[in-house]
Amino acid sequence: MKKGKITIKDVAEYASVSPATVSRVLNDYKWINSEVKERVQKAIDELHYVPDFTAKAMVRGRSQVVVVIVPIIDNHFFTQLINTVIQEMKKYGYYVVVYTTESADEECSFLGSSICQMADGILDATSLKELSPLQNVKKPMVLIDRYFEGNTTIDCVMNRNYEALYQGTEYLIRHGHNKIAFLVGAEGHGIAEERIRGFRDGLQAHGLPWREEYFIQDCWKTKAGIRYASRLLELPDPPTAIIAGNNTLTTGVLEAVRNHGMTPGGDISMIGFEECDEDVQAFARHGITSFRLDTSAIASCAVKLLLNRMEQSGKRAGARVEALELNFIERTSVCAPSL
Amino acid sequence: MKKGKITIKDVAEYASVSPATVSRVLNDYKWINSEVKERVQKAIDELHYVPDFTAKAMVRGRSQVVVVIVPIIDNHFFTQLINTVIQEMKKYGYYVVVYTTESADEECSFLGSSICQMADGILDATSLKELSPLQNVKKPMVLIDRYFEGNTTIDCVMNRNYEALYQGTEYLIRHGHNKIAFLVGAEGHGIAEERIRGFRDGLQAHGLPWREEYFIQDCWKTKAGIRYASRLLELPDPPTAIIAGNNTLTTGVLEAVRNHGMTPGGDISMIGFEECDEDVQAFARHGITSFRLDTSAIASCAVKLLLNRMEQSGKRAGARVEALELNFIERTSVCAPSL
DNA sequence: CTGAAAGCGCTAACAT
DNA sequence: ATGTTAGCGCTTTCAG
Repeated sequence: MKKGKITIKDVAEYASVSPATVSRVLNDYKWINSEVKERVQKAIDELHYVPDFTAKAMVRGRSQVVVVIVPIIDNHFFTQLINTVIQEMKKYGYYVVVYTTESADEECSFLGSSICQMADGILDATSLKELSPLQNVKKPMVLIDRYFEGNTTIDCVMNRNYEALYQGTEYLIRHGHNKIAFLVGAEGHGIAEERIRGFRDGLQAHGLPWREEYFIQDCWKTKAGIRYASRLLELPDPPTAIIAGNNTLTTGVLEAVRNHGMTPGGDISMIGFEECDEDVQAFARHGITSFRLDTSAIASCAVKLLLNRMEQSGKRAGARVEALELNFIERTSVCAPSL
Repeated sequence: MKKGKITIKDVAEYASVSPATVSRVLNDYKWINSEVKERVQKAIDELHYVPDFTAKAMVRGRSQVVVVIVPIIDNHFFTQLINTVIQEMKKYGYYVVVYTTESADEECSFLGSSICQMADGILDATSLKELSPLQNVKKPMVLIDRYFEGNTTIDCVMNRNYEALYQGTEYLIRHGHNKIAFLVGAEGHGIAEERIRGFRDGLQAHGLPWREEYFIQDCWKTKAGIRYASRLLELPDPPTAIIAGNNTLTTGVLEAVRNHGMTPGGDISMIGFEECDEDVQAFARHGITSFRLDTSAIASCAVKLLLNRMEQSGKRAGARVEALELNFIERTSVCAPSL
């Protein structure tokens, strides 16, 4: 064997055909003499020829690579998302570059990097608050689990957060609660706002007042959840039910409730969110009634949208926005308020 | 603006220089007229020029991309690993393709794919049992958390599993135990075997017999851990201490112990493994004495080794094997055996 | 059905 | 200090 790597030329020579023919075999072009085809295949195998990725990508203008961007957060929601994306994309012959962003600025510069330029598409659980930098991206792109008011240009997969909170609030009211607290984080890139809106409208629809002391918006951390839930429980006129705005806060509320010697569904009612498999197990054990996010479904849906976009790249049909149902899992953490 | 994408030629024209000069500015070559440099930079900015990834990679023979291969397992060890790798690699200007393998065969064919051919290096938490297919890979490669007997060719990062188990066994013996059980999985790609060896030698060094009924090797699942630990506890002559072979089994053993109305460090002693942040929190709460894997350290070390290999690619200096210390976290789950 | 040749966008000698 | 030129390895007309 010679020095350098084996190219299509070497294979061609070895099989006594032209490079063009080898290329045709490689991309199984239909009308090739089957005897020639075999000979070429043999050459490929014997020389252990592997087509050059860069050359192929350059000349075809497609790389079979997609980029997934996630914020650098320890929530398993994202890791599960990535897993599903990788496996789904694999089915269609795509490889996945994973990138974690630490800030909006960093994300912007990454979006303008040559790796994004070479990718065929981008899946973005963006950290940006503004839509405009995203609209400059020329690649097919799908936003994951993000809500932008009035977005009509970029494809998007998210959950019916508004509906879920509305429904959850109603559910509590139907069970006789009228002192309902809601704990939520900031920085949800639209999702916190949607959940708050659902809660507010749920109360309003049933004529319940908005009580400032029952609404806490700060951050998504479990520790904060414990602290704020404790504060709620120690109020002179405490709520009879608490809604936790995401999975980590649910864990926090649960912990606070137990620290106070109370039982969810006994002395107090609560509704939570479960976003990962771990949550499901933990919350089921404690009978927490909650909304389940189907992470795999979100990922699959995003992949589907992106593939679709990539096929008909160019056509600028308006943004498709998929809003997935949140599954309401009724367990035992909601009871009638104890008087 | 014209139709197609903007190339280095367009920039050159716009700035009235040659493409070569633009290229020099791009790769900040030292001896360029600063006035020209500015003009070129302005052209780049104004035209929103982004260098073509494929062309650059092709001509330079380097892509700034590395591949990370992990088995498709839900253990957070791997997700944490990937996170660290991405962030570390980012510092050095590398992007990361993540690939999850479902079988050894699939991994082999992936290793021979053109994406691996284009990557500058590979980080592999391999699913392979044999070393030989890996030895055929021509790219710089580092194996993660894998042990291959007699490997002298491929760089490798792993933990001192043998030493940990030896130490743990001794620790129990020093506390007066002589009926020590060990629960471990199969399919550890060398790591199960190393831990078993450490346990065996630990017993032997102190003249304790190997008792078949105290040794269970099946799988790594928590459920199996619960089942087998229960079986151990219900033995006519039960062990006074149990060592769990990894994090999920530790969870299982803990659960079984509690199901039997026992307390770790009270009625029974146990030692576990904590491999992720979640484990640390959960085990700390229950006072589980255990060995801590520093996932980030493993990842960083692997990245370091790989970068090193990539720099001096070509030089076939023998394999470097880094074996990281496992941190023994002494808590309260080990006491003297109750007689 | 197959071969010849042009060129994708860039870098790296080699000139100047 | 900058321009000219020759490819990198592949696909894809265009001829035959």
